[in-house]
Amino acid sequence: MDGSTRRAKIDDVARLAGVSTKTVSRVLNNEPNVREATRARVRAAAKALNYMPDFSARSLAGQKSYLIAMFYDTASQAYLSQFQAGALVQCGEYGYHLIVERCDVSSPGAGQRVAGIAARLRVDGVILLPPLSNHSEVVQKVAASDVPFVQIVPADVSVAACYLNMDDARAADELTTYLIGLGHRRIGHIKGHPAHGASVQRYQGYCAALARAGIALDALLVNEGLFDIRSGEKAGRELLEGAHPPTAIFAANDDMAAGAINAARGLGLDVPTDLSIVGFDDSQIASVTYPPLTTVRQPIEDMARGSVDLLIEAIKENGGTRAGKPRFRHFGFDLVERGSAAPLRKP
Amino acid sequence: MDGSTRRAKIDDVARLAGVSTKTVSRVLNNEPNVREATRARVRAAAKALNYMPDFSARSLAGQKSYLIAMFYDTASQAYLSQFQAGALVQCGEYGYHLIVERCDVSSPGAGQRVAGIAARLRVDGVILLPPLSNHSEVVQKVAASDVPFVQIVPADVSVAACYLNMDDARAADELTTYLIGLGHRRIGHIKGHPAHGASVQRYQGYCAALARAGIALDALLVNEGLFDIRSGEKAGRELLEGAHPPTAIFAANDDMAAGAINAARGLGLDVPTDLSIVGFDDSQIASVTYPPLTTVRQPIEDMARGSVDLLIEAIKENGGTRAGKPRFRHFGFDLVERGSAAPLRKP
DNA sequence: CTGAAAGCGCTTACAG
DNA sequence: CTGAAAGCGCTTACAG
Repeated sequence: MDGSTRRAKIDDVARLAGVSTKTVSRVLNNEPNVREATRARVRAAAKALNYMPDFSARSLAGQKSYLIAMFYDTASQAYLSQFQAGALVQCGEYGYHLIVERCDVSSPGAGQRVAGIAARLRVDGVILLPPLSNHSEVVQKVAASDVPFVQIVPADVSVAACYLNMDDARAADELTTYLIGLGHRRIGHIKGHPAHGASVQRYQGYCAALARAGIALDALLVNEGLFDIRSGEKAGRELLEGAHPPTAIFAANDDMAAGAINAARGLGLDVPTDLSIVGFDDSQIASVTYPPLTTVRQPIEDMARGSVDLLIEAIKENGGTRAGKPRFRHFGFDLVERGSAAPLRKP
Repeated sequence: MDGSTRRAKIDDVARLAGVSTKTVSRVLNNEPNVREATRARVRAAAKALNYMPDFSARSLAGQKSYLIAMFYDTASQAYLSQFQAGALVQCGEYGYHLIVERCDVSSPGAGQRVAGIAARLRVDGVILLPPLSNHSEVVQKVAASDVPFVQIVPADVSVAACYLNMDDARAADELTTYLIGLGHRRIGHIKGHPAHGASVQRYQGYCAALARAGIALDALLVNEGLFDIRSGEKAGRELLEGAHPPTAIFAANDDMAAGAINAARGLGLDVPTDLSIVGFDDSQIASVTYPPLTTVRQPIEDMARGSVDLLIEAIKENGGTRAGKPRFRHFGFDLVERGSAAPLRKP
């Protein structure tokens, strides 16, 4: 006895509208073959009863759950919350709901876990964020389970039905070229998390820019990070404590660039006078460091929305099975100049 | 024909184990009254068939969906991703899954929307993040819908069945007292988002500390922000451009404190020499600003885990209805000294 | 254009 | 300790 009347079900709507439940179902799912008058009557009845279809029942009986699962592992706070915001907006557009799952790819059986969760939950689609989008076991198991899925910035698109990428290599190239344009020749690079496809692409862009400018790649100027502040600080310090330190550093994301700024400050170096540092992402942190970061803006929210679009298209077109034409979406970028990079100081 | 054999269902397990489906159900749900031998046989059969119970069926037939919905609106990137991380860990412990929803509280009907989603999805529990935890219509509708829910740091706990709080007032008091201890008397405050209970509590702590020290509250030293960097920068600049600017500023979170640092720099002030600034949260940004922020560490991940614990307890105890003894959990804090606050410079 | 029946894969009383 | 039947609230063929 909670005071509220019992929740209306489809039979109640059918009774009130004087039709069969099947007709109610047709109206609610916008199926054809219902007279307009009947349709209106059903809608009115549903409204009068404040009818809300039950997801479990719909999911069990039909082939749509209106559920999308988003799997992630490591993801910077900025990336996760921006991506999730975009995904939620677009899920809302289509009446979908978003289940989030964190999956440790370093522990075995990740593929089974991801595919198992997707199957048990009957989700209509799966979003794989990096590094899961790039984890072959995960991708294969999910692909085998026959649920539509979209890979976010995968390094390898051989299994992909849907994927989404950004011109990471070109953006990294442009950023590096920008540093070269400022006169720098000893340009260090802090690579991103090795499991992320973007890390590889950004590194390649860096190499390409150096090559074009006729600057030999110096392995001592390349270090590895994990996309977080602390690893950026450590990698930056190591680079700067080397025998022939760089005059500029390109960190594969803003968090690591922020860490590198801290490292430089710890060594008594002024940024950008003594050392130029650039990042990648244009996340919030980029405007808070001192000096604020010159970086590349990546349209994370748009990418998230695009990934849901892709999934919905795939779901609609092939009625829930993965087979179907491959789809992808490509996103651009912008170079954002702030204060963390400056012309090479003449010695 | 996807190559994989059709997914096993409970009947398959029952047949292979030579028992009824009811017995399988009992074993899988760890119910009593099954002989150990039978139990083992069922477990073996389930394993052999790689049986995975279907959430929709279980949810429709029974009273548990193993789904928890987390609703949020504005939330800093740091807060969201930390809270979500904690919630996911604890959901995993109990075999639960997390649905995330963003709900704009400024648009009407928020309560209906939240309660409606919870009902349609048949979630077993609801987590209300601020400012939703503090929105009376939302709280009332959710309470009326009879689903267990937990409010995170609500300002008002009159309707609360479960809630969780932190000593925001005491932490703010301690932080302000710390600034007073450094010799500051003109201490500004940038309030947080007005819809968040924490904003009020932190302001009260600030007031209490001033009162205890015999410092009159100066309304011109109090400004409002929205918990984001930009609003902190704006509020900070306004404070500093006043006729009698503060010598120290307590911003109600780190993002706003970072903004205030930018504002100070824009006005040519050195932090902490000319101006001390402290934040709240100890988020990542606190170690990246220059100087790094003196702040208060809030155990966001622990709080998230605690909120799931509370929910699970409520679900277990009263079989899915909200009624039952109220529960709450209280969390502590730590003052974290970094470089953004310094003794008042003698003029 | 509309409906009666069966079924999705589980759990719930109830009976023994 | 175990099971046969009914039912959760929808959608799916199928029939008209």
